[in-house]
Amino acid sequence: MQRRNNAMSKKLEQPTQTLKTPRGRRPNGNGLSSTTIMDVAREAGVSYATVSRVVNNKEYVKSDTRERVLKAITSLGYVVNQQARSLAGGRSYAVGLLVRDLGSSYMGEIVRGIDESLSAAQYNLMLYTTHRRKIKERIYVNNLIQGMTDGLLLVLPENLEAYLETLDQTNFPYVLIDHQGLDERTPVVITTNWQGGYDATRYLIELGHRRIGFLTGMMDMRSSQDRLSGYQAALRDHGLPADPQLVYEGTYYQPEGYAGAQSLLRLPEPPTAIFASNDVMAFGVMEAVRDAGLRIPSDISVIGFDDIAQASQVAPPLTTVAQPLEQLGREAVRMLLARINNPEQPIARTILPTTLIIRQSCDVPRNV
Amino acid sequence: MQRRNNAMSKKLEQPTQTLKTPRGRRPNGNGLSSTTIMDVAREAGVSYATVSRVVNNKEYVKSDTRERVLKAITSLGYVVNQQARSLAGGRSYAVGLLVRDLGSSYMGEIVRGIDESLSAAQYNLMLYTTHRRKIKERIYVNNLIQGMTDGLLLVLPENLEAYLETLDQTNFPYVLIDHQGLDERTPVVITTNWQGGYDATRYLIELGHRRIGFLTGMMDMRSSQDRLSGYQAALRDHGLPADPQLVYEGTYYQPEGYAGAQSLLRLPEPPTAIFASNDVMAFGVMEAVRDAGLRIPSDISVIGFDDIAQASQVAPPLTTVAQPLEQLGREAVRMLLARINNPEQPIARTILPTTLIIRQSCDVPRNV
DNA sequence: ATGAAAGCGCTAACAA
DNA sequence: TTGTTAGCGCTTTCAT
Repeated sequence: MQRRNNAMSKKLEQPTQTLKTPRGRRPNGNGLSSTTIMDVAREAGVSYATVSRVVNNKEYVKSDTRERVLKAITSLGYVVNQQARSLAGGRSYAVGLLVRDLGSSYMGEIVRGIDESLSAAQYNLMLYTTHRRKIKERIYVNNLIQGMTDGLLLVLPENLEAYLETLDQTNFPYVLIDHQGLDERTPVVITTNWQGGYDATRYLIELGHRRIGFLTGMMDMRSSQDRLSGYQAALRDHGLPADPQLVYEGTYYQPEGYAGAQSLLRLPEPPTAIFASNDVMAFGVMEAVRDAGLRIPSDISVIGFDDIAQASQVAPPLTTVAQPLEQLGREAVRMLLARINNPEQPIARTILPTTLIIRQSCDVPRNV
Repeated sequence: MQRRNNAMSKKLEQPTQTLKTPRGRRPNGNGLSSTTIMDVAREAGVSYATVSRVVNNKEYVKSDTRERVLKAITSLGYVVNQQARSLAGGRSYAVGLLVRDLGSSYMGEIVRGIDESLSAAQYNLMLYTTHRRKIKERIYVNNLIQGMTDGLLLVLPENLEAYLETLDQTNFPYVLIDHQGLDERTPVVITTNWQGGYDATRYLIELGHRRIGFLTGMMDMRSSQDRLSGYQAALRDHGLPADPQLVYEGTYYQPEGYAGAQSLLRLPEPPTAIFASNDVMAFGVMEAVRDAGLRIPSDISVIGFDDIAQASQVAPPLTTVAQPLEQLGREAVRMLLARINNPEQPIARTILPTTLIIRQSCDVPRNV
């Protein structure tokens, strides 16, 4: 090791009072000149490395030293400076969350799961909303992995191809939520969409329905395709024909539920039940049915998908396939933190079960 | 000026190859060893202070130097490290956003306004959701002002008393959204709730209604009180009695719209119109009215407040008082950034106008 | 107009 | 088990 300048000289040269504005640091903008690890060290009578050890729960600290440091921390109201910590090579204790939009209960519930788990782990959340502008996804992702966050959560990403490779190459931790990923090696948390579609359809068939209308979601989403396949499989398994006229292509928004139902009801041989690929469209269906002068469930049965909070509040309460949305968020965080804490962690795919929730919007068909 | 150690010696002593793991820094976790200001400086043949000047758009940089640096930045794909910047006394370029929940269109629209403005200003957003647990508000606020963010946005805070003083004392920039604040010196962005309540009521009166039911929001919120006052003032101004039986106390959730309407319709002398303090309750009202076998608007007129996206999508489309929610968010960001950029900025209160949106849920009363 | 250097608060390697 | 120190990448002052 070569000889370096003696750092001690710095301290010795220090005038008692700082006469000039110190270089670099501007005088903190807001008043609050926060307590640092140094203040704590002084208070506890230890070196500041020891304080760091205590703060980071490292081993090799005598328990009474730890005690003393902890006390100093409390009495001084010390809070670590995340930026410094992160700059020094530690964690940033923040994860990025990339979503399309926030106005729906669907997103609300997922985000609730995410931020509850995250705050339990003392992590911060950086939010990025793309508003469906695909370019933004890539820009955000590039910023995010630039040291700002320790990991990334992507809900229903639309432009994966543009950055998944970068993410994988740099081994940056991430988890997709409600998206199948590009292949089996992508870490994802998804639900049993096919089974949900199957279960709802079978339920209607078992009630006696023979003509069941189906409203799809956006068909470029794998989940939408799976729900449709589940519906078709249930029909097939019960020997019912798959009449393409009964399938209406929607995009998960309420007005399409209304329009879809209208279109199905105008069919020469209309369905006796309508299965909408999400609750929001089911609400549109309910309106259209009522506006057509029909009653739910006596004239027409309606079933949804998601089980958002509103589903139990409409009249009649909506029978639907519950997705464990909040759990989806919690599970994603669990997986992400596992990868952050251990980059060697093998990649997992978590599949959570959907559940048929029977309420009052379905009944046996009229003429049975 | 006292003589300091010659920093140049550092460089001269540097062995050609680093033989040991450098202290402090762990080898970056993920592969990506990002380009720094130093790399750019070397590439452009300037000192790294100059690069900093260029990046921060400071004056005193010859334009061809600037040119050269910019080119180096592009060719190297350099992105500033926010943590380092913030640690060195600059901005963190992040603002904190504290909300109750995210599942509603109300919040969705406000947040959209916020994050569009923020991303236009190259700011990041740290999200904190309280889920209505008041203790969390204070904890979050304390963390947030600890250097993590440059400012704070609070939507409908519930526990202001616990930290507003801290915020003011440290002169930390913040803006309240849709909340009146503790006094006139609190920076807020609000809407004309009283006027909105007045306008909607006057509209119904002018249609010929004499008995108008009113569903309040949570009465501990000033906005709810104002809407109610506006309603009462309109009645008074038009010589109508303020029958307390016609006022039902709700809490802004849909089931209370349903229950409230049921209760009003059961009155010996039921109203011919119902004014709900938000759209979500108005949807509940619409259901209850229909379930009572009445038609909208021929039997009963219904009017809401907020003008969330769904309001135009239900049948019949809901007449309502529009709040410029997205603009609320944009305006709050504008005010916040102004204060961040100039702490001397006088405190402003912004009041945005509500607008009556006439759709098809109101008509003249039956017996007129 | 540019460069030199201090130091923001912290983590982790190394020494003791 | 604890202390010492380098250095993370940057902003800003001072000197030139």
